[in-house]
Amino acid sequence: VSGPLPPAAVSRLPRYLRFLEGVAPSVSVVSSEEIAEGSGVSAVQVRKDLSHLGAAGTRGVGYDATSLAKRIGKALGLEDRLGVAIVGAGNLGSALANYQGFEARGFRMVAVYDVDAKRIGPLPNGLDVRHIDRLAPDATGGQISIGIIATPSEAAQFVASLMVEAGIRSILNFAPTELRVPAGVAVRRVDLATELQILSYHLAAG
Amino acid sequence: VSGPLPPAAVSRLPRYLRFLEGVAPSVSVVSSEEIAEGSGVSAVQVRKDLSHLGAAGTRGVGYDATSLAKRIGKALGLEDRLGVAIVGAGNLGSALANYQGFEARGFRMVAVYDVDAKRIGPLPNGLDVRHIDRLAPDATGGQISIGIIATPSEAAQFVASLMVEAGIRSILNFAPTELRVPAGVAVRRVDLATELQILSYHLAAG
DNA sequence: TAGATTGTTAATCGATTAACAATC
DNA sequence: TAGATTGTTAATCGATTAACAATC
Repeated sequence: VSGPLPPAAVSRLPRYLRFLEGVAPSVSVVSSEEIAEGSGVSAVQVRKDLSHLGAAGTRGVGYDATSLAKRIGKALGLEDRLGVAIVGAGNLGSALANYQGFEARGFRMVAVYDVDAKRIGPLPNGLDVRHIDRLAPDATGGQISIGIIATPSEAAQFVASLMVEAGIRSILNFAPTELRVPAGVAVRRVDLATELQILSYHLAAG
Repeated sequence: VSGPLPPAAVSRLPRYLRFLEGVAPSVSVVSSEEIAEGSGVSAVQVRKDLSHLGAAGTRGVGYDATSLAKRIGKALGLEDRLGVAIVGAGNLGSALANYQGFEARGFRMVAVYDVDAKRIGPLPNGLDVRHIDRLAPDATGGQISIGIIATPSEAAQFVASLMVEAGIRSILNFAPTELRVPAGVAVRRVDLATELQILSYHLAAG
């Protein structure tokens, strides 16, 4: 009974998953109320979202934490440890490369890519910085599923096109730029200054 | 006629603003169609969002880029160059401290704060890393409007409470943690691994 | 059986889109 | 006046919440 999930549900599933991974295996059964509490969402919302995965709980009891986590992971396609490449080895790119959370939450970091020869070589954590020319060969056979753009704005569109060319179909863009990509390529954008501007509004408007 | 803006409109205004700042002053008048094109939103959506600011365009002509940018900036409360503090001088915190975009888009970086004495001192770009104990004194008189949490997850709640204590009422949280804050404090969260997991779903579901 | 909690169906709410009137 | 484009009102759509039936 699991058709396509509503976008809003998809964006909340990772939060539930994170909560579940935090409690299991010390706790075996959790209620929607507890999941809600732990992820800042209402309990009804949690149940509604989880119901899209097909019945996953036991009435009168709750959800088995471990099997629910597996189920969410499966729905999100996290079983395969998708390969992730970062383009741009500047401050942000390096910080992302050092971030433990990607590996911890189901991804496989492939390498960082840059145009600048001076930046090429291994990072302190062992991850390689390689020349951008190696992106396409490294991506063959679907070895890179997700590309992260951490370059200056001016380079973002060029890098995006390179990624698409290399067969990458999901892009996370940290440059504050509208990317043009063909249909079928998913782009998400994290715009840091925009986040501050939204907070600014809340201060101004009360 | 400008009551409170719908949240969805608030989150799009920064994108319009960025586009406008990119074209003005070389272009003086833009249509909703052009703004839409430049910010990846439909033209009707643009007009609807802008109408919340009160009539800002000229029928048959379009919007004056400069005055519209001012108007959006005013609505978002960007006129005052709000002070921003980063807590956590690790990889991510340092990358954020070096990021040009915050100053470029209307904010004033105050300093970075950390518990670790070894990290204290000026960064390459001139911004200070100070001991966390200095956060509260530095924040007096509203000198710090927005706090950015770039610490490990374990420290996030502690830092958030410290910020609230210091009178900071807007928090941008990069730690994948649910923060407990009193009513009246706005929290936005940027969860990097969650972004990848959402992209993963798109790959899995097609 | 009684208590607890899920999962579904219906109601409400808000956001997006469509249609069109206003006006430069 | 005719063409262009805004801004508003109404219609549609989707997401959230409420109510409740199902069932452990």
